[in-house]
Amino acid sequence: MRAISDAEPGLAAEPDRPPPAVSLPVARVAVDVALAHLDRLFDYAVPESMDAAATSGARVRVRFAGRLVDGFVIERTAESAHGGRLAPLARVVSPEPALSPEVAGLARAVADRYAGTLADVLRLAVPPRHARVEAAAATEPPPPPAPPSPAEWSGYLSGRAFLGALAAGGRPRAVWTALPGPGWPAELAAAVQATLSAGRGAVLVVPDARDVDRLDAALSAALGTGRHVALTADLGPAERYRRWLAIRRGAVRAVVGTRAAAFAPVVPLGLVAIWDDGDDLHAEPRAPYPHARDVLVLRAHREGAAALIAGLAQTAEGAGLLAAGWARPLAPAATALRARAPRVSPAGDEIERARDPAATSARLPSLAWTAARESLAAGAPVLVQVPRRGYQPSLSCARCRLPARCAYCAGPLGRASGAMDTVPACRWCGRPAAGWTCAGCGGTALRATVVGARRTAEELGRAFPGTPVRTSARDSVLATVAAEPALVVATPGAEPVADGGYGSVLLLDGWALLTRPDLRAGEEAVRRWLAAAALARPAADGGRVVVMADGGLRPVQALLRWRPGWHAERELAERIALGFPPAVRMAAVTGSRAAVAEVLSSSALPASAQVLGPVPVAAAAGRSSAAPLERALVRVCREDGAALASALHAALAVRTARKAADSVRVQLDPLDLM
DNA sequence: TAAAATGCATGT
DNA sequence: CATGCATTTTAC
Repeated sequence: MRAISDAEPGLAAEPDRPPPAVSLPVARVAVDVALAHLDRLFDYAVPESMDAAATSGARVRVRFAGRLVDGFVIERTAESAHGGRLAPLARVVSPEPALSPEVAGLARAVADRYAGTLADVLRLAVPPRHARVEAAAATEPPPPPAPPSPAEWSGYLSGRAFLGALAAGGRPRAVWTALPGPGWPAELAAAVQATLSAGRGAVLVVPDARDVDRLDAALSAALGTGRHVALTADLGPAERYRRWLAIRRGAVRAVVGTRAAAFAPVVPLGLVAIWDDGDDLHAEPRAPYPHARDVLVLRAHREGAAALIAGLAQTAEGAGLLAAGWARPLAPAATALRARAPRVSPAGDEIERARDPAATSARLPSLAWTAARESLAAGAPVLVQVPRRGYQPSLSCARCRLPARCAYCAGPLGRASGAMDTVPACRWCGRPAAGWTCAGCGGTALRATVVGARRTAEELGRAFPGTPVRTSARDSVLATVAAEPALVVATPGAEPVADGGYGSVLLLDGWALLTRPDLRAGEEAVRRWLAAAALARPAADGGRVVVMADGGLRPVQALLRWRPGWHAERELAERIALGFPPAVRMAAVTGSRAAVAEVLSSSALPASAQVLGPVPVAAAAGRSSAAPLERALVRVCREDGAALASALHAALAVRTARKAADSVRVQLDPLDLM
């Protein structure tokens, strides 16, 4: 090609660079690149033709290191701090301001909290665009405020005050332990209604799709249709984006959903709530692994919203928010609790009587057997909670059921792949435990502590001939059962709600839960027991709960006395004593031996940092062929949490800049720490 | 996956 | 030690 530009420099100057927009010609763009050293905004020139479309929050495509990548315009500015020449935006995908300033700020805060990148968090926070939906959905005016809600929550100390503060546009924050029974969805719906009546919106996050359905129904009953949406992963891209867009455009102000809904762009935000915050489904499995409770707490702070950390149980993290004065307790009044709670009895002491021929095939203690028989005779269904399959079978003393521990380091014993003929070994230090004897009773025989749901169902069917047996487990979950005699065998989290409540609830998984090699085992047991026990009728209507565990144990006490707050306080005290989250902030650094060592040594860790390990860890499924993994833990005091995250992020940035081959995973306060 | 920077061999 | 070509690095 001839050198036209040389001949006529003034006319053909910079053919690739269209004239910039007159006003605010610079777009600061968050590019969708998940490399730690590129975790910042990049400036692009806004061509005049894109001036109107390239609004803050708009999706764009830009040329970045040669390739075209997606991004969001974060802001428009008059000038750039970048020294070199700016490339122009390649394309404005859509002028829809998908990313609100609030969500952009929240995503940055979540990335900082978890030593992650903004791009990773934005992928969790903003659903993929669906062009047809975006074009079709008309912009509707925001709905009128909901009518004031009738006073509910009379069963809770300060319940009316909390609802009143919501209705007045205030920002009360509470850790709420709900009354047993089927009432909690309606009670949460009342909180949403109070929030809407003040002209603000609400975000409710629940663990799974079944709870979304329940809350969806309760919200429809309280608000009518059109004032709220439900967001779940299984909606499909079009419907998901349609509902999300209705929120973003302000047509809907209340949303219930699973963990991704914590980022739903509700404006103005008046209330965030998380139900059952101890459920591990609230922990996002994709980098940077944020927990929905943390996201909501951060959000309530940033946007001046009220907060409810809710559940039948209470977590140590919830107790921590109370201890810090961030939230206040919202607990059942004693009279309301007495009126609603079932009668709970332990049957741990008579485990051996399960060998009694009458009940032997089902391994039921006679107390449980009697309770079940009486409920069935009275025409009521009976819920039997059994351990979920897939637990690592851990070992305990066959005689006294004390967890089997390593003689050297007190770690939990287990057997490779559950085979009963191999010598058991310690899961922590790996030493074989040949010649094991029980520290409690001197017994020498071990037993695996888990029995699956199907086998239990078969055995129960034989123990109660003529009674229908129904199972509800992971792959086939029942939502409800009728008010008629039946044995309902369910794994934790899959318990159907019974019309009118269960006559009896039998908790058979006590030993399996409490003997798990997990410092969270007690908290988890209480959570699962309360969830099942809450489905029983009140004691006055004959509701009974029998738990197969020793009544002297603290988690069992919490159930017997129905005091989840008390248990969470003790749990928190223990975490403080042991130096575990939420008393401290912990980071897990996982990768090859060399990579972990490098990240640790190159990080400017805060002064309070204490490094534990590294120790070898089992490789995750799917990468078994790769180099063996090690994991180190870094523990700092809570005040140094932000400094810890930023130091680790900086160390990761050095590695990604160098294109280091083996990846390192950093997780803050992971659930599987313990 | 495009430009810029760097590396390297070659010829003077 | 310029020059041309290949390879590596940057990232607006």
